[in-house]
Amino acid sequence: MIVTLTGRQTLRDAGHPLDAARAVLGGTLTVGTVRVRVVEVEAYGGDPSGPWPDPASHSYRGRSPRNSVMFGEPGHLYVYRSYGMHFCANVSYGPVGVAGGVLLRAAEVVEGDELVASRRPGIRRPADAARGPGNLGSAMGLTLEHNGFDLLGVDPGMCLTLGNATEYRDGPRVGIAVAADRPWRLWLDGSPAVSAYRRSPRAPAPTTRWDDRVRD
DNA sequence: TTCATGATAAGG
DNA sequence: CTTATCATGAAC
Repeated sequence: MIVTLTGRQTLRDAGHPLDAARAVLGGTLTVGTVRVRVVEVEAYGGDPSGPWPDPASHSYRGRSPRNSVMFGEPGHLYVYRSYGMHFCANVSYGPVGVAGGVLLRAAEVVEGDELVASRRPGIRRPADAARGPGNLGSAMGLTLEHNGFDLLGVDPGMCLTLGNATEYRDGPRVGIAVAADRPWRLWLDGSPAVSAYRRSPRAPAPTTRWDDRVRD
C-alpha cells in the first residue's frame, strides 16, 4: 500500500535533521510573484532537551522571541536578521515543542526574474541572485514581517513544495564556529546557484580531510 | 585572505 | 556594557 504524506507530516515526522533537509532540498518556494528552486540547505537541530541537540542552532539555548518559530508548527518560515543586515530564512520542522530548522542557503529563480533583478542590482550573473542565504532573503524580499508564516497553509503569497531530494552532495556547514563539521549542508550537484564554502575563522581546523572522513 | 558593516541576543 | 553571531561585497 502506498502512503502519501503531506508536506506537513513529512516535516513533522522527520526522524533526523537530515531528513527534513532532504525533504526541502529540490523543492520550490514561492513568495508573491517570485518562485525559486531550492538547491542548497543546511540542517539545524535544537536544544539539549530535544532529540537533536545542536550547539550551532539558534534554538540551542532554549526558546526566545526570535527563535520561537523553530519550536512551533512544522512548515513555517523562520526569518532572522543576520549580522544586522541580512534576512535569512529557515523552514521549521519537527513536532510542536521540538525545535528544528532547515536554513535555505541558495536557490535558482524560476519565476519573477524581473522583480528579482530589481531587488538584486549589480549581480554578475542570474545564478547569483539567490546564491547564499542573505542573498536569497533579498531576492525573495523577505523581512521580519514574514517570520512565522505558514508555508504549507493559507498564508497569502507564501508556498513551499517539498523536493524530497534523493541525489545530492553533502559537506560541513558554513560560517559557524561550533559543530561545523557535521555533514548537515546539502546541495544539488551542478547548480550554479550553490554558494561557495566558507569556513568560519573561529572554527577549529579539521583534523582530517573532508573527503577522507567516515560518515554515518 | 582580511575587513567594515551593524541588529540583536546573551553574558558579565 | 561587551562580545559573538546560521553573511556579504569590496578592498587588499
